[in-house]
Formats: sequence, structure tokens, C-alpha cells
Amino acid sequence: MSENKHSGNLSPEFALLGFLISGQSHGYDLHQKFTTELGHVWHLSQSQAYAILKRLETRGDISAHIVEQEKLPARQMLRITAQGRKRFFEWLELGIGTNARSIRLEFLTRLFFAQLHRPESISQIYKSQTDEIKSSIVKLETLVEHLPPEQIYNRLSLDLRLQQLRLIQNWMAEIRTQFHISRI
Amino acid sequence: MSENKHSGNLSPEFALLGFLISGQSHGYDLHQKFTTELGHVWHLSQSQAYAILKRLETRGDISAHIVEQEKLPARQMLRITAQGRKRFFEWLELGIGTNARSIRLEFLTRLFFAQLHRPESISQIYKSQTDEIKSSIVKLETLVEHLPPEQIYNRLSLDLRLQQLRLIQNWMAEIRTQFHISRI
DNA sequence: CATATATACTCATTGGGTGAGTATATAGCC
DNA sequence: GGCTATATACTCACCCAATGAGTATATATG
Repeated sequence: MSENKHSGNLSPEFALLGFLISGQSHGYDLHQKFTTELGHVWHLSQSQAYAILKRLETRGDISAHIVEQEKLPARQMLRITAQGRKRFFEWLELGIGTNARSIRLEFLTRLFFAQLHRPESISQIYKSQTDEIKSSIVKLETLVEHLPPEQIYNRLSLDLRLQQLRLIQNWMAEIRTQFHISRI
Repeated sequence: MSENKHSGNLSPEFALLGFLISGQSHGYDLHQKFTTELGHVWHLSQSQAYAILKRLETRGDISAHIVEQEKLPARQMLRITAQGRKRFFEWLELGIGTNARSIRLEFLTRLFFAQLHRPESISQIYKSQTDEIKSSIVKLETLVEHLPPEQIYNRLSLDLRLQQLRLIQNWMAEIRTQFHISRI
């Protein structure tokens, strides 16, 4: 029913994985990259970044090995594993969110990494996102239609969500032209 | 910087408190009420409702006493305390969110309970919300202005957030006429 | 007579998120 | 020389959000 339901893939973890596709790195650097490149898309505190990386490691999506440094504290060098790579590209091409927030966050992140690692599948990714939006607009429209008229707060909420989705459609159309994404 | 920062007041806990203003009740019933009245504003699972109520109790915002029933399981009858009442009305008149999601969620919830418990302060609540939106639009606009042109994903993100805030302004203007809220 | 639905609540687990702390190095400033 | 700020690199303790499943009983419906 609602967007609070977290689908499990709305999280910066795939972004961290995405940065590791380009080569090994460590927590501090990944957080830096994240902040400068996607800092206004979503926020990730340093401690959160480390927590997510720890989780990715226990799951086997990345592997860590310590690199001593002469003066500064030791680094945990992180590499993406085959499994992590697999999960990342699955997310890149399959993962879709349906609410305004997750679209802004996830779609932009996906676009960013698709540009980097899979430019050839951008139009596919774009299409599945717009399709998802269209279908969730339809769902919402029928929901609103059948809503008892006395439920004014529920109606106001659904109305706004609908308008937000339509706004996102326009915003995405803009992106299509900006990125020269072909229609399929 | 970002909206992920949870301000601590984006939570259905005040809604539960709000239902208890009208009189004592118990977890099951509160969750029912919540779902039928605000179920499309935000989602609250049963177990979440119980978890929040537990927290409110340990904080001293509500008090519980067990009422045995002949056949069905015992109820935990819940009453709002003086402290809880105070916290609720503070939230009602002071709490404001600044991102699209929290506005939809929190503002509608506040409006709902203000209608019920404090109709005379609706225009004040409305005004502080619209003021907040206006100022966060200004903030975003200057942010976008000074954003280095190469940060295209950050720009797209901020652009969408700006457009969403403007959409919310229109949506709120609609609410003003619907609820006959006077300008102050 | 079986099954679904309503009543009423509990528990274990995962994940999101903050804020502060630890420790060292270097660069700039007065 | 001494002070402070900033950068590097990571850890820890804590709290809140959220799900999903489980427990147990009663009543209504086919």
C-alpha cells in the first residue's frame, strides 16, 4: 500500500558497490567520492558508509585486506567480488522504485553508474523506469477513483502523490533529451 | 544537507498520541484507527504501532494498565499523560518538515489533528508550513546557482526537489481554499 | 465442519542513521 | 616556536524504523 515499505534496495549500498567496479578502494575514499559525486542526490554519513561496507563484506559482495601505511592509520583495501559484481549489475538493470523519493535517489544513481559502466543499456533502464511510473500512476488513479469521499486526508495524500509522479514524468522527459536517450 | 537526516519528529508517534487525546484506547484499536483515517498518508504496520507505543510508555508520554477480558486476550489500556499531551501540542504547532515526503506525511497529519483538537490554530500551522517551504525553496535556489556545472547528477537532483517544492506550494494553496484557511 | 476473519499482542532480526571518539600528519598562521 | 585547522582513516555505542512471523482465542460464513 504505502511507500514506507522498504524494498531492501533503496540504499546507497549499490552506489558503494558501483564505485568499486572501477577498481579497489577503501572506506574513506569511497565516502569522499560518494559525497562529491552524489552528495546532493542523497546523503551518506561516514559512519553509515563504513557500516554498509561492513555489511557488504559479511555478505560476500566485497572482500577486504589490510594495507599497513608507514605513518597514517592502516587501510582496509576493498575489492568487489564476483558475487558483488553480479548483484550490482542486477540492481542496475532490474531495480526500480515507485515513489517520488526513491525515483529521484535510485534512478539518478542508476543513471550515473550506467553512464560509467553500461552506457549501452541506458535506454532500457530509462524505459523500465518510465514504464514503472506509468503503471503506478494508473494504480493510484483507480485508487483515488474508488476512495470513499469522506476520506479527505487520504485523498489529499494520494492527489499529491499523483501530481508528484506526473511531475517526475516531465522531469524524466527532460533527462531523455539531455542525455540523448533513444526511445525503444 | 540532505533529507535523510531524520529530525526525530518524522514518525507516526504523534499521530498515535493524537488519537489518545480523544480518550483512552489500546494498541489494536489505535492501529485500526490510524489505518482507516491516515492509511494512505503513511503506512504503519501493526508491530510498528506496538513498538512505538512501547517507546511512548517508557518515555512517560502514555501510561498503560491491563484490562482483563472474559474471553479475548487482555488489553493494555493506554492513556495519554500530561507530558504526552504537552509534547503532542508542541509538535502540532511547532513541528515542521522541509522535504516533499515529510510535508505530505507530517503536514497532513498535523492538519488532521488540528481540525480535531485545535481548529483555532490551523491558520498558524498552515502559515508556518508555507513559510518553511518558501525559505527552503530560496535555499535550494541559491544552492543550484552556485553548483559547479559539471555536477550534473547533483543538479538534476536539486532541480527535481525544487520543482517538487513548487508543486507542493500549489497543492497547499488548494488546501487553503478547501479548508477555508484565512491568511495571516 | 472447516475455513476465514477479527481480536489482541509479542518477538527476533535487519537495516538506517547519528554523533562522538581515536589517532596521526601536514599545512598555515601569528 | 607553538597554535589551530584540516585531512586521513576508521571504530563504537546507541536509537529508531520496519518487516514478518508467531501465539492464542472467538465468531461468522459457507
